[in-house]
Amino acid sequence: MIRCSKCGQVHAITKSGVVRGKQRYYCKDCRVYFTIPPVTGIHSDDYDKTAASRPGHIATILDIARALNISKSTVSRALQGHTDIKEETREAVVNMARQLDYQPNLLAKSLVRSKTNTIGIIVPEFVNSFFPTVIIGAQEIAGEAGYNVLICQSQESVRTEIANTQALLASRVDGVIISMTRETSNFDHLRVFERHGIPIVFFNRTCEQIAASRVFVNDYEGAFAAVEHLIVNGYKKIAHIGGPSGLRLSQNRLKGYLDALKQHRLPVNDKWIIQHDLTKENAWNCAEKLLSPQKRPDAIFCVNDPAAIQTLLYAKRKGIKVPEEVGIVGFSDDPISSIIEPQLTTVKQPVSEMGKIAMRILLEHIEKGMGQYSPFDTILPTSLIIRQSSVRK
Amino acid sequence: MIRCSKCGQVHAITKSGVVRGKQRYYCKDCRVYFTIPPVTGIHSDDYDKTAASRPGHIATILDIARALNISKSTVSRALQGHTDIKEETREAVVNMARQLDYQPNLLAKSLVRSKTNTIGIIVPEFVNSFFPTVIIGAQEIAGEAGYNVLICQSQESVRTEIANTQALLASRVDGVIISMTRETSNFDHLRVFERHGIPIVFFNRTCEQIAASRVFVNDYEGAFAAVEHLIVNGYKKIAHIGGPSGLRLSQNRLKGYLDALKQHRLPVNDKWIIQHDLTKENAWNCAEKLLSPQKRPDAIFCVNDPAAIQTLLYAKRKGIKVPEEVGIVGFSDDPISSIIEPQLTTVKQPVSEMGKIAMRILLEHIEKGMGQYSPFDTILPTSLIIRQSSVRK
DNA sequence: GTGAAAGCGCTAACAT
DNA sequence: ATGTTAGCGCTTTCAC
Repeated sequence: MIRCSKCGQVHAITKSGVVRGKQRYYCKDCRVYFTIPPVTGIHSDDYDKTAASRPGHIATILDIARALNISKSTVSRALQGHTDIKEETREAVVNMARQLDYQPNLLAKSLVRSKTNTIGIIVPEFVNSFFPTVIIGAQEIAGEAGYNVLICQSQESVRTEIANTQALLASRVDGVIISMTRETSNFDHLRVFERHGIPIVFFNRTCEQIAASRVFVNDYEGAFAAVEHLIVNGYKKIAHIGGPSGLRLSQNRLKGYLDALKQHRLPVNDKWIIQHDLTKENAWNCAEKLLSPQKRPDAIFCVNDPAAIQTLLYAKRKGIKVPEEVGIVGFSDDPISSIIEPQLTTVKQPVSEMGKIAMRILLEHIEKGMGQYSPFDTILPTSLIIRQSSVRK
Repeated sequence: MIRCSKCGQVHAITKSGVVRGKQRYYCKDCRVYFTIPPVTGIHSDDYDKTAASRPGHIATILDIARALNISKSTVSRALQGHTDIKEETREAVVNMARQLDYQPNLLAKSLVRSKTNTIGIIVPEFVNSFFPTVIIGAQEIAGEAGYNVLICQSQESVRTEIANTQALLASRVDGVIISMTRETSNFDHLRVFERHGIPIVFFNRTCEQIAASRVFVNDYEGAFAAVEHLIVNGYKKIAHIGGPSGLRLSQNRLKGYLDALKQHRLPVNDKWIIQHDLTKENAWNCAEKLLSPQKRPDAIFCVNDPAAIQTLLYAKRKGIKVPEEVGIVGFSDDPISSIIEPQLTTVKQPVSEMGKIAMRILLEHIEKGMGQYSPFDTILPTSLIIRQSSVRK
């Protein structure tokens, strides 16, 4: 509350410019200009170093500036490597920064630049090795380009995925890389990124409804090759444990499976195509459902390796011989696949590469800026790794 | 109350210097500079939405305020659920927020609050399942408490670890959970957190030199039990593939190994204690070194499961029968351990629990504030999972 | 080559 | 119950 220096009143006070760094006030009643005298006699010039070195304080450019008796702007410019700063000044600043343990406040920088240099990544889980491996690849590229990565797990829940998108928006990430949950069928929550000009790149579990770049493997060909391989090895009654029908990946792997059967004039048996929700437990149940009946298939093509591994374990548990009685092929080349016995035949995909490529594309989009790029698909090749689970001796 | 000379609005006005003794103002909406004219002009109440709805713009509280013709503060308070806000106003604000797709800018909030509600986690890698599992646990607890998590991989490199600490500091995380690299022996880079009052909690690979809380398992007992189990099962020439000597964990597991041998009056053979750098390749080499000579051990206790798995694979490759010719025990209960054949006997540790506990302790420390808490250790129990790799039929 | 000042979006102390 | 103001730490005109 400001009082007039003459009449002591508060009601007729307005601000009136600034003199020597102090706010000047004007009392309309008294027609008098005045400033607020400092409470203590100490002039603000003598900078109290204790303030900056109080426990926990992280030095700011202001601390550096005061210590060197120069301005914030100069410090800022020196630290950024601005060209028109005297070499001598720059050195002094850099040294003082080191001395004061200065660490730039990215929050402030990001706020003023409207750029966080942070990429959000949303993955359904990281229990299995697939997503961690993608993240490692993505993080490598991001790091090289000076970007940080904010990792979110949706835990295969759309609710969590929505919360993740909000968290990323609130953190003002510059871009997003996402592989959706198995249950995502409405994509409205992802449109906020579109609306705000934040580029998205989908990978693995992609989305047709949103105009964004996508990176995935040729699921159709991979599946086709896997099933054809089973056929060539003499399997005739081939079943399929498919993924959630909402995922493009499931649809394409299913299509590859069906086409391979058709092309080789093998019958398609609806009872032998079952849907798997991608949980470990359900994979076991699927295996049970397929392998229990008397009239059971002689081979199973699984939508991914975790499912194939559970199937293999189930068969072993039940004493069903693999590959003699039943052949099994998975998808992904999980590290476990080469360790389990019999070793699992699988469709290998370039996992870490997928993360790298997704990140490269995203950074490109960010660089170009909203509306200045066109989304595109990158389809990576797969290769069939033939091991023991699908080859009768 | 100052209104823009052009649009008549009050909310987009800021001061902009002084001209001829008059305060100059600036309207952000109209991008117009003006001073107060002697006569009050006409003002219009219709707020030009185009400014706020230009493509890419993320609504701020100012947009909400303008749309409702109230002040920023009221919006801020309404959004925070402040008690002394008229119910009607709050509803209007919340609705407008939804309508404008408002998402609070955490950068700004964190900047002003000096609190980011973000926890940094540094782990050496996440190729193996151990660290991802810890992170999942930690993230669960953090999420419940309204905290986000920033994950860094040091890739077992001190250089990267240092970069990680700087990144976390720059992001002004409220606390740090860390498991060090295998080569970290100087801890100066971690002291910045100490200096700035940012609490750290170590887990698994901990550090004595820094006063911070630590969470780890009883490595000594786990190792002792594992080796004793081998002895009880008739193994007499027991080797040890140990971890990097700098890690407390390696030391304690080694000590447990040695004490078990001593207690059972078995000889300690220096050639049978070799150090492993925790890479996959090196594990294989260690196995080779131990199992190649004529006079080879009849059992190996490995510092962790990845090493034990490589050892087992090596033995299989060389046709050395496990557990008949050589018994193997690991540490961690990696998912692969129950799948590989023969199944691996291992010392199980509560992995996800470790992450949860570390996070709970850290949040507690953060809550209490610098100097208001004392660091302490939490030692979790292990349990021996006896499988096939260590039991002769 | 350097400084002054505005402003990024928000909260909070202080006024009404 | 609501508005005004001053920062949080930084970058970036603009002025000299």
